Amino acid sequence: MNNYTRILREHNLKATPQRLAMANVLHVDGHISIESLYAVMIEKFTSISLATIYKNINLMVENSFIQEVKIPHAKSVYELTKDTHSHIVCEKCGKVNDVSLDLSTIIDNATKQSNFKIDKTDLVLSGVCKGCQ
Amino acid sequence: MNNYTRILREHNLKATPQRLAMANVLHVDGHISIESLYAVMIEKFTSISLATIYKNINLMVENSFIQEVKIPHAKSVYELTKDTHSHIVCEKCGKVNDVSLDLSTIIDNATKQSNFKIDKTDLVLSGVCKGCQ
DNA sequence: CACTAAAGGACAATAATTATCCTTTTAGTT
DNA sequence: AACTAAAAGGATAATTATTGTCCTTTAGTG
Repeated sequence: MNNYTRILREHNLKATPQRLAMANVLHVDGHISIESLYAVMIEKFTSISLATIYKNINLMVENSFIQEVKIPHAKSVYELTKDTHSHIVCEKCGKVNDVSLDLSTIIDNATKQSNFKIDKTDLVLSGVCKGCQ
Repeated sequence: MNNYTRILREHNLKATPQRLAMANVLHVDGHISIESLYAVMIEKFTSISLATIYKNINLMVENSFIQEVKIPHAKSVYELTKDTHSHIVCEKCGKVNDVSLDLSTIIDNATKQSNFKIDKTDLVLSGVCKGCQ
């Protein structure tokens, strides 16, 4: 049993060929939009339905196998769930990368300011990547 | 000429009654979704078209009079453009608040890590507000 | 291998957003 | 204040995005 079969099952998701392929695409691509994912998937599964993509994306998000990343002025992308991290997106080419940043002091600060009990951060930095400068 | 008339024109937007009302709603409410905005607007302009709301929102975003804030697991909200700031959203009641946080060291850190030229940050903290705890 | 719940595919239905077209209004300019 | 061009508003059609339905197939378990 390959790796993603096990991980899918740990998230209460049956390991269908379509889902395994989705997991692999997400693994290789890192961050992908619905439409791009569909474009890639239809290569392997010529008769896959867009509804299947949506249904799986939604189930996978509900079961925390993947996460949605909302990008300013662009469509959302999805990624395999990993340790907490932030994102940086290139305004020219659109590429999304992970960055590992310590936000603990920011959270402390925000807690004092707001009196919220904070349990999650979503940080997206925007700029121009090395290649596009 | 009232305040928002002037500010709208500074953003190359004609100051129509509908737009002035939108500006006031945004001012009073702080952060509002398209559907909520439409619900409020239709009280004052019983025959306003939803298309007008969309057209104005888009124009106002393009001309930097307002900004979109993407909220995890919820619809986007819009706010009048202000100095750079972050947001904190209550997972229970959905209320969105501004927080003023210094992200400069975070940006330095991310710059080193990514080699991006960073020019914008979008940070949304999630948690439970005082009232909902 | 047999059984049951779940998943896939085709496609209809909804929801969200944008485009079109024609009338009215704004913001200058006489 | 009237005149005009460009823009905006409203109605509604069209498009795009997403979800639901129904029936067939498959995964996973015993």
